[in-house]
Amino acid sequence: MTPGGERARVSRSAIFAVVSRIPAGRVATYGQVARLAGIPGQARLVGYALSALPEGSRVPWQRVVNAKGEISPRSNGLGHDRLQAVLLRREGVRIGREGRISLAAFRWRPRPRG
DNA sequence: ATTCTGACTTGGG
DNA sequence: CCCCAAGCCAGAA
Repeated sequence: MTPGGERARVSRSAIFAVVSRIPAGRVATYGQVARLAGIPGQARLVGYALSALPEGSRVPWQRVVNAKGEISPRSNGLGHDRLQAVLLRREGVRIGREGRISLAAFRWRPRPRG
């Protein structure tokens, strides 16, 4: 009664729920989102889920960056990585010349339990 | 059914 | 800081 397909679907919901809680002007890493979503170690699944988001979704996908504090380059050539930088700057996130974001300064730290 | 690939992370050299 | 290997999961070919 819990085929793999359903587990995957649930994971996506959990991922979107977590990403939706990231406030504007803050960022979280793929690994961090995975942990908060209850699927530690599956950072890759986070990126995979976000890539499946429909156009016009209200999920703030732009607030998720990699462990180096950089915007992960896309391979589909749609320029979503470029758009991500624009959206983040618009929210007040500073992106260094090397394309790096200071996680120490902008990383989202959800309150424990609240 | 098997193989490949992708918006990742971590640990070791 | 860079490069590499392993671990992980889902979907497309």
